[in-house]
Amino acid sequence: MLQQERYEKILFQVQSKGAVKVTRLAKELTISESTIRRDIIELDHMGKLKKVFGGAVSCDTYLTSKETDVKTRAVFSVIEKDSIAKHAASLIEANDFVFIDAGTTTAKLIDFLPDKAATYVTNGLSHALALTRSGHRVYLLGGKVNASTEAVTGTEALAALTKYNFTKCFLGTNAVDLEHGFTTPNLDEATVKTHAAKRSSIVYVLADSRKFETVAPVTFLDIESAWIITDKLGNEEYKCRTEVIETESE
Amino acid sequence: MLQQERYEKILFQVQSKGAVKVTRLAKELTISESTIRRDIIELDHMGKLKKVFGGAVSCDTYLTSKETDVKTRAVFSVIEKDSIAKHAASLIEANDFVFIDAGTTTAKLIDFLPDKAATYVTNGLSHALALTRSGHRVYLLGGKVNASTEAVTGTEALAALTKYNFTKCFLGTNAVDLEHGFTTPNLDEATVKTHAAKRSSIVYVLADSRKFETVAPVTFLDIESAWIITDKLGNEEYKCRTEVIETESE
DNA sequence: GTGCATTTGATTGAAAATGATTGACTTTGC
DNA sequence: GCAAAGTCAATCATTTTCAATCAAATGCAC
Repeated sequence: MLQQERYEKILFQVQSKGAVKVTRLAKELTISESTIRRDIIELDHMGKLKKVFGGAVSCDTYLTSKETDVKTRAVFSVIEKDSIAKHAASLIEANDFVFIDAGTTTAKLIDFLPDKAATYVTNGLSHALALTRSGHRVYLLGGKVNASTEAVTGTEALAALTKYNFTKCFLGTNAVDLEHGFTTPNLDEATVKTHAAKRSSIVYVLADSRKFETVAPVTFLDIESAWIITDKLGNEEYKCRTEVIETESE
Repeated sequence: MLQQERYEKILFQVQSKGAVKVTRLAKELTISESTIRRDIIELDHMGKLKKVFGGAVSCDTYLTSKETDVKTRAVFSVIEKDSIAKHAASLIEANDFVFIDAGTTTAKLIDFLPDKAATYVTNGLSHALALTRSGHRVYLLGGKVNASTEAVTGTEALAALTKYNFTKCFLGTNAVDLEHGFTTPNLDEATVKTHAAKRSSIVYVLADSRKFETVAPVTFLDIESAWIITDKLGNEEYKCRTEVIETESE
């Protein structure tokens, strides 16, 4: 099996489950633990996952442990995500009817939402909780709760979506690529994203710069179907549909 | 299980319930108490929770409780009165299709749910999260999220309910009275309770002994329409419809 | 084919994490 | 107050995981 293939499979596991063990990966991919370890080290250096004793966890779920208040913390991703979320939040206006996708990137958005009289719809359980607690008007999609993503998906959720017509829609993504568009590892989630986008006047996809030029298993939108909100632009070809945030340091 | 995964599970328990016991965590995660203790110490150092005698409490709980309580009582007062929840959970059988009402009383129920292949429907956001995280199949009612109760209510929720036919239904209540039946302060919540009860073969209401002989503004069920699960019985007249739990100190 | 670089798998001693035990300590109930 | 029950930190033996190392396998140029 090619190195690249392994990387993708490992990342897929990490993304969908949140955490994986070295031993399990070795067994499942019938590859020696040595190799799995080397792969994890490499992926950690690339910032695609976080290596921990016994395996790896996704960057998103990783509790910023010991180095939380130490200044050595790798703040880059945090700051990037914050500034992306901040910008996205600033796009919301009074009386907007906004869909907020489940996922960690969009979760940050909630911290920066303006106090304007907007109404929010989401399929993320924790998002709904956060929105409610910060005093916003919230509607939740009903239906089956996906165990790994803690989001409502499936036919019921899609049916619920057809009742709404959003002015704006904010989606997260796992990968962005000119050819494959916006992609994510989970089919159910992808379908919800697609349908939400279809029912929204304006669609924004939040993607930090590391998501570019990568591909995940399922495409949920073409590259032209949404505005990208990102921190910096590697490839100029995305330019026409992208809002780039100046990475203010601090 | 990876260390990080344990940290997350412990933190989730602490945050959703306010407090946890070392012994309970050890049993639930099938991990030795030694390890749980070490985890709690570590999480305390990180500032993610507050270690106390017997377990851990969330930082919020720690700050809001009286100083005298903080040392130990917080854990036990929060945790020790769940015999009602425990009994209720034991009533659930394989293939049951169960509605779990929002509210703090029913939240405890989730900790004791058997691993049987039951399916759960709830209108409580935190309930849905807890159910999902403990590995159960969960459906969530869709619709408007009530800010104060963090539950889904309103016409959409009622409409969603009509799709389901439950084998069992567990409701919380604010007050129980022979004449006024089961009552609660919130009309929207009451309506959801009524409709859920209507669509269930068996209806259980969870009520600790202090709720008896009190009345709240809105009646959601007659006293004869449900089984009461309670810890002790003041008035014998309730007897025919009540399951009393012996307060075992496990 | 040979020669050289890269990748992979196996081994190994060290490091880390875990679970059980024990005596000391804390709380509770009487 | 006392005794019983529950909980704790410290310690030790065991298991698991790690990084480093080396040899075999693979790929590639010639």
